[in-house]
Amino acid sequence: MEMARQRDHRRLGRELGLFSFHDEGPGFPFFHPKGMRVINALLDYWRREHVAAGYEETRTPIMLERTLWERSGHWDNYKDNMYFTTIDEVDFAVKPMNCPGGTLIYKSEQHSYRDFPLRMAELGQVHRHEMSGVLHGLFRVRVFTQDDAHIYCLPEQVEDEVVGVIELVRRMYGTFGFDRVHVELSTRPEKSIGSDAMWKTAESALAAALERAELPYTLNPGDGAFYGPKIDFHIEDVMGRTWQCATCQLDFAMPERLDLDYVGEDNQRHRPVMIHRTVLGSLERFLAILIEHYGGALPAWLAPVQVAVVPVADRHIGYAQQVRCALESEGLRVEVDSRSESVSKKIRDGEVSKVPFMLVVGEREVEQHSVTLRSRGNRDTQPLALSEAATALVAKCTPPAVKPCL
RNA sequence: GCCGACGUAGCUCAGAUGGCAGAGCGGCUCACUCGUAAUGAGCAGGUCUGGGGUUCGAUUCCCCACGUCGGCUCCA
Repeated sequence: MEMARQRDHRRLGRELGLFSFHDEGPGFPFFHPKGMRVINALLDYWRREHVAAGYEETRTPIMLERTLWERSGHWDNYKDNMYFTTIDEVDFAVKPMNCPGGTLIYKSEQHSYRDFPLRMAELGQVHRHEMSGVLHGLFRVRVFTQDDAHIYCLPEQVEDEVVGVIELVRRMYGTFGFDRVHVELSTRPEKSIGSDAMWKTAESALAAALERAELPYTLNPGDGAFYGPKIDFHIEDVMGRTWQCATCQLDFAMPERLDLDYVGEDNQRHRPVMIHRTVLGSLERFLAILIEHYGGALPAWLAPVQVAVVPVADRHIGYAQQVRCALESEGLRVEVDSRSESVSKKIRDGEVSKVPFMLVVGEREVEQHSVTLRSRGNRDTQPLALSEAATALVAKCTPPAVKPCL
C-alpha cells in the first residue's frame, strides 16, 4: 500500500518535474520540459517502430465542422462527450476521435486496390468531455494524444492486418516488459451503427485474428465502439486497476457513411474496410503506466536526464561543462549540478530524481581528462577516460531496436 | 454524472470549545569548496480553495460552487 503510494504516477510526476495539473484545467495535463523529454524519447521509438511496420504519419485539425460529425455518426452517438463552438455562425466540434478527419485525407485522392493496405498513422490530440468523477491523474484525462492509425484495406486483407497490429502491440509492450496485459474482444453495443451482417463478419474476423496470433482473450459482449467490434489490451496500474491501452477496431460502417471507395481489379468502385488502432492507446495514460511500472526509475533511453555531472567543488564546474558538451554532442541528455552543495548532497539528489548515471569530476578527473561513473542505485564507482565514458554511456542509453526490415 | 471523504506556504502535514497562522522539506541570501544518499546560519513565503450566511469576531460552524481523493458507471 505504501509502496503503491510511492509509485503513484501523480506523485512521481510532480516530484520528478514531468507534468502538473491545475484547477484552471481539470483533466487537462500540463507537460513540463522533463515530461516532454520522456514523451519525445518515447515517440522517437514509436516512429521508428511504425516506419518499420509500414505506416505513414499524418496530422489532421483539432476542430472540424459539425456536419462532418453528423455524417460520421459521432453527433448521434458521441455528442455528450464532445466540445462544441461556433465560429462565424458555423458550428464546429473539437475532435474526440481522429477517424473522420483522417477519412478526408483518404478522400482527397482516388484509391486503387493496389494502394492497400494503406496504413495512415496520426498522433492525434483528442478532447473528450469525461464526467468529472472519472478523472484520474494521467490515466483518465479530458485531452489526450492517441497513437492512432487507420488502415484501409480489402476485406480479405483484414485478418493479416489485425494480426500485424497484434504483433506490433506485443512487440512494443515487450520492449517495456509488460507481463500483466489482458486482452478482450468486445462486441456490438446497444448504441451503434451498421447492419447485423456487418457486425457478425467483423466480430468473427477479429476472433480469427486472435486465434491465429495465439493470443488468449476474454469476451466482452456489448462493449464495442459504436462503429465496430474491437480487441483491447489492458494494463494494470500499481493499485491493480486495469486501463485500456491498445485497441484494434474493425469498421465497416464509417467507410459507408463517409462514402469511402477504391477502384478494384474489376474496375468498379468498392468500399474499403477500415481498421482503427492504437498501440500505446493514449500517450498520457501510457506514460502514467510507464512511470508506475518503473517506479519513476525510467530506463536510461527514456530518462529525462540521462547523465548528471557532479563537480566536486565550484572550481570544477568549467570541466563539468566540457564533459556535458562532449556527451551532448553524442546525443545524450546531460545536466551539470553546479550548485554549491556537497558531493554527497548532489549524489543524493541525483538518486532521488532517479538519474541513471552520475559523473563525479574533481581534481583527479580534470588532470586526467576523465570522469568517475556511478550508476543509479549502485554505490560502486568506476574511473573512466572521458572518451571511454562517452562510448559506454551512449551504449547504455541506446533506444530499443525496432523490427528489422527484411 | 452518482455516493462518500477531503481542500491550511511550492510540497508533505500540524493546528485551535470561534479570538494575532506553525513545522519539515523546497526557495532566496550569506558563509563553507566539500570525493559518492541531506554542511551550517539567516530570510522570505498564507485572501487557511472561492462565494454567501450565522456571529462582536469565521481558517474553524452552516449553505452553495469549484477542485482533489476513493468507489460506481463510462473509456484511451
